[in-house]
Amino acid sequence: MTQKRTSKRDHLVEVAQKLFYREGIKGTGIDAVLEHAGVAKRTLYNHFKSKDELVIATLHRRDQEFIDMIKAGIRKFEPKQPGEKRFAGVLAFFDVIDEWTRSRQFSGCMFINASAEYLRKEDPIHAVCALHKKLVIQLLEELLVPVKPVNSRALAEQLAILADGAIVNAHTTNISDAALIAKSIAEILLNNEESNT
Amino acid sequence: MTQKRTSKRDHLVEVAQKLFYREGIKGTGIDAVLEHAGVAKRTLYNHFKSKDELVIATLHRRDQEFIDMIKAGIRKFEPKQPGEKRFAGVLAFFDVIDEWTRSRQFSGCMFINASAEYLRKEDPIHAVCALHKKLVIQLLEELLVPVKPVNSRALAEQLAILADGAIVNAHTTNISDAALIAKSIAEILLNNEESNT
DNA sequence: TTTTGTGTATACTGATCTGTATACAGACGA
DNA sequence: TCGTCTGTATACAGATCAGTATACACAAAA
Repeated sequence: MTQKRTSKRDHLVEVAQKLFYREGIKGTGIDAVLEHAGVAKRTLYNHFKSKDELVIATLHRRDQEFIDMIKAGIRKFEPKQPGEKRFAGVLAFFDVIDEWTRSRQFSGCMFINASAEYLRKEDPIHAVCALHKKLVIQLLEELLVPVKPVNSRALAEQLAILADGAIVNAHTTNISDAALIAKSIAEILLNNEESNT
Repeated sequence: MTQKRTSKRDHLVEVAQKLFYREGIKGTGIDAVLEHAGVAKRTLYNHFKSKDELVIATLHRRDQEFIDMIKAGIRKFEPKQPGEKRFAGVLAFFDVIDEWTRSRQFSGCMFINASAEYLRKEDPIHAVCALHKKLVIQLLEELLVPVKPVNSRALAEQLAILADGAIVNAHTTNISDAALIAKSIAEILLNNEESNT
């Protein structure tokens, strides 16, 4: 019952997330979500009071999914990094991005895309995207712990800029190895950091 | 007459561009464009056979406007760059991006935003965005001529990734100095290039 | 057994969307 | 002066949008 309830809700969020990512948020009508989910309209509006609320739920779900993907990917790629072991975590991060951008379903970063559809910074949807980016920077800072950089926040921000640049370029242009380019720059930054200590 | 004709057309494109950038493309109805332009609907559809065609016209206009902004900005910022004079052009480029991202009307890169609304690579609108990014890379390559890099195309792509990362971060997050961070990384890349020659 | 919660199905509202149709006005060139 | 071009104004078609209303089904719990 309560189980059923959350399962319906989760199912809606899961389906909506997929559609929003593939077709865009404004490009996906509520009816399309209902059809793909096999759920009645009333049910959706029992769980969410508006489309925007559903959108925010999908973004939170994607946030968790993305973090999980990164962490799992790092466990996979970290051991394969040559060179300095303290850099392996960060470098593996870019391998994950690389693998992701090459995947068949890749359509850019869902948060960058959502920000582009909801442009105003005051928009709650835009705010969720900003929050996600903050969390990614935090994750990068954790990966930087073994590196012991002078200013780990600043370095994490640099890496975040590299990652976003790679993701955007992989999506809009045909530069398929954007993430590896970003990785090579990250390597330079890490080595530069090294020389400062 | 022919003059009047092109002036109506240009006026429509100018108004539409402003609205598309501020409110998003799918967030802007044809009627809003007509109202702001003070033009009859029939006139619009005499010049453009669909909204998509109008969108593409605005993107081409923005493409030119952007290139002009960059070139004018470089003329302004290039003389102010300290250090190696051969790097001044590229570094000035990032100062222009910095000034732009801080401007009041800044709402991200219109092409990244459009790509996010028209996600499929086969979409003509998406294709125009890809073309724009290619032109920016070409511009960066020109700026790299005095640097005489080993592989100017590769370096230009690195710089493009930095620029896009800065633009995206300035828009979605609250990292207001993203462009200056990107600039500092660019400086490292230029110096690294130097040590290879 | 009756109430309550959660669901389905379907029709509807009212707004908005892109694009077309119709009728008319003014300017310019032949 | 007569067409042609370019524009305006307005109404409309037909689709789709988010969200509501209504009526009903089923299951579990009191």
